[in-house]
Order: sequence, then C-alpha cells, then structure tokens
Amino acid sequence: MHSDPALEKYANFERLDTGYQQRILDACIEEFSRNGYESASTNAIVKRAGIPKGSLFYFFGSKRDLYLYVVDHAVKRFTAEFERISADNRAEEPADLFERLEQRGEARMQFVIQEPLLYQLFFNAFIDAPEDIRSELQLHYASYYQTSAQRLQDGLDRSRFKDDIDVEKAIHLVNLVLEGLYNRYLPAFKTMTPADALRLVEEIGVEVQTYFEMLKKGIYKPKFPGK
Amino acid sequence: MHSDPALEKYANFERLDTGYQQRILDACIEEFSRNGYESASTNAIVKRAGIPKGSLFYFFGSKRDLYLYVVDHAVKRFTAEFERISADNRAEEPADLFERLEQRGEARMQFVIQEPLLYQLFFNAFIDAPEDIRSELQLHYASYYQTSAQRLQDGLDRSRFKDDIDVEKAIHLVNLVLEGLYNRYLPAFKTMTPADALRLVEEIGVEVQTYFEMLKKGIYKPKFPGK
DNA sequence: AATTCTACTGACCACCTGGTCAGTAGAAGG
DNA sequence: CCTTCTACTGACCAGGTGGTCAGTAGAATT
Repeated sequence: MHSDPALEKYANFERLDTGYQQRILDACIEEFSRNGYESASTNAIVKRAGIPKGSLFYFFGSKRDLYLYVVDHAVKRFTAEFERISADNRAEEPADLFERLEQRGEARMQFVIQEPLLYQLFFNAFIDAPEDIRSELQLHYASYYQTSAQRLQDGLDRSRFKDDIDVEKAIHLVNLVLEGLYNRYLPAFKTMTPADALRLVEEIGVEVQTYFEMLKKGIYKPKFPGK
Repeated sequence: MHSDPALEKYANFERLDTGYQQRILDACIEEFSRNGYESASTNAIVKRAGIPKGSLFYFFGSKRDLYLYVVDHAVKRFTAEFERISADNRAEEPADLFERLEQRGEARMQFVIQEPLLYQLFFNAFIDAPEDIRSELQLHYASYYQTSAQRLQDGLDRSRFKDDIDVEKAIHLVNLVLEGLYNRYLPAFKTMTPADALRLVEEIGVEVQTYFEMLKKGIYKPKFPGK
C-alpha cells in the first residue's frame, strides 16, 4: 500500500489532524464516487471540502495521485470490514464452495450498506477509470487478488464435486455467473438511493440462490443437495 | 430507429455521399469506442475525420445526438450481421436451448472479430454512458431486446428441463455465463490479427462446451446428456 | 527584535470543452 | 450578368480543466 515510510508521498496530508483529513477525504469520496475519475473535478472537491485549491495539490501532488490515495483508502476499509464481518460470522471457513461464496457475498453486501459511496468508488476504479490508472491499480492489487482467489480454494471440500469435473473450471463457472450478475445490476446501482440499493441487493441474493441450486446440481455429486 | 421520415433529424448528414459519411462515422466510432461518451472529444473527431468543426454540429446538432446516431448505427449493423450469419448457418432453429445459444454465440463472435470497435461501442453505451442517455437508449431498444428474448424461447423444447426448474431463470443463468465470457475476452480481440482471433474463438468455444456440460447436468433431465 | 524557515495559499495559467453564427463559396434561378 | 438561396465553415465564445508558484502568515531560531 502507500504507507512505505521511505517514500512518504502523502506525508503533507497525513501530518494533518484527523478531523481535517476526514473532511477532505469525505469530499473526495463524494466527488469521485458520484462522477468517476475523469468527470470528477478538483475544483468541486476543494469547494465541497472548504479548503484552498493550492492545498489539495500541496497535499496530494496531482489529481491522479489523489485518486490513487482515495482508492487505496477505500480498498483498505473494504478489506478491513470484509475481514471483520467474516471473522465474527464464523470462526472456521466453511468447506463448501457455495457457502464460501455466499459468505463473501454477504460481507460485501454489508459493506455496500454501510459505505455505499466507498464501495462504488472502489468498484468503479477497476471499471471506469482511464486505462493507465486501471492497469496501475491492477498491478498494485494483483497480489491481493491472487491470495483472495487462493484463499477461496484452500481447504475446499473437493470431494463434493462430481468426479468427471474440473474443479478449477467449475469455480470459474460460478465466478462467471456472479461477475455477470454484478455487471448486469451495476448501472442500476449507480443511480439509487441507499434504501432502494439495499432492496435490490436482497433481490439479487434470492436470484443468486436460484442459480446456485442449478449449478450445484450440475457440478456437485447428488448427495450434496441444495440446503 | 432514427429513420422516421417525418422528423429527419439527421437529414443533413444522410444527404451526403456514402464515402464521406463513412469517413465521419469511422472517426466517431474510433473516438467513442476508445473513450466512451463523456471523455470522447468532438474536436478529436473532426480532426480525425478531417472535417470542419461546424460541419459536425451542422450534421448532428449536438454531441448527444451524434452519440445516439452512432450507437444506433452500431445496433443496426450488429443485428444485421447477426441475422445474416444465423440465417445461412441453418434454415431451422434448433429446439435445444444450448444449440440455440451456441449458434447465437457464434454469430456474436463473428461480429466481435469483424467489428470489435462497433461491438464495444454498442456494449459500453448501456454501461458507461451518462444516466439520461442510458435511459433513453434503454427505452429506445426495449422492444428489440424483448423480441430477441422472446425469439430465444419460441418453439423451445421445454421438456428437456428438470421439472422443478424455472425455465426463464435457467435461460438467464446460461446467458449470464456467455455474457461474462464474451466480456472477459473482448479486450484481447481488439489487438489481434484475424487469424489469432479465430483461434481464440475456437478456444472459447471449447471452454463454452465445458461450461455447457456442467450447466446441462444442472438444468436438464438426465436423459439429455452432453452430445 | 530580527531573521530564518515552514506550511500553506489563491490569483493566475495554458489548454480544452461543446457549441454558435456571421460570413462565404458556389449552384440555381431570373 | 446579377441576385437569391443553400450548404457549409472556422474563428470565436463562455465556461470549464488540472496545475503552479511568488508570496505570506506565523512559528521557531538566533
């Protein structure tokens, strides 16, 4: 992350008192999540935060670096919340693929409810942002993505899968479905009140269950039915 | 579509000779597919097309209307190509869902290979574009989308589905997988020779088969195995 | 009290945006 | 030949954009 003490790229910002930091961060989150990277305006940010224009660039250097900082903030908060929720949900990870994915989905939903702007910001960063920023982010978080994918497989009960099935391919398939579902609903999500978003999230949860039932019948042995 | 002769919103453009029209369209397609609506620049378009700035607005009125026109062009080309390919593939539609989807998938892949930019433009229009434009497009193409979905179901052999399965939901599921796959591979197509693209399409075909096997086991009765 | 140093500021900059409209080239009509 | 008309043009506009830097207020040092 950005906390490498040797570089301290954002030292000017992090030296500030936390209340002031938060006011600035909030303004950035609001602006970036509402408009994405390109359409977000640094002028709008300083106006909203009530700080001088020069300060923003004194603290962060450039719009690009500001964005990277805010995205990093979002990712940190997301993963922290993610860990916390899945930690006190269950001490042990379930051995079942679908239960794992449900658990992750639930944690994600919780975060969406609590911090809709941060979630949107974080997610859009990998979709909307200009190519060079996107690739930098992908590079930056590649290891996180990899360990996350690895953790999904560690200690997984592979005996539930039909013998003639390639487990990696099956996981791929299920991920494809979840990814596709998310992409399909994303546009609607962008223009919703938190209450409507919450309702939609629950609807999606039901839909996911339906699909999971079908997928289980396809890739699990018959003795592992839908619960 | 936009061809309502009573309004003739784009008459100034469509009066031009086709070569000139095409040069302008190409520039628009390039710019919009590369940058999306918001970040696309009308100045960049006129520069690329080698036409005066005023002409663009004389022909199309505004950036917004230009975009709607180009998206419409993309949709027309897409559906035309789609019809053509599926027409000379087979005279009769197969009764099997997966065969139908394979056929459609093949047609779509052909279009992706032949016109990657147009496909991207068309696809992104419903994802990236500003809310008001997106909703106008959705309204505009709602009926097309509906008939297309209807046609997928007409004369479909529903007896193959397990009795406890919601056929609509099952179709949704399979579409989700295909859509996800296309989107995953789309970026690769943009920077490929036709030969490599063709090879990749065949690879994807194999992958689709794998997923279809699993899905069939999940939603079809046992007596309809993978072929 | 004078000086140095540091953190910060805001007027300013060059550049870009979508859009306009008085003006013009050239065909058509008289 | 002159006029009218039409299709088209490009210099221009107001309103942005991200970014800069000479200048300053106030704390720290002498």
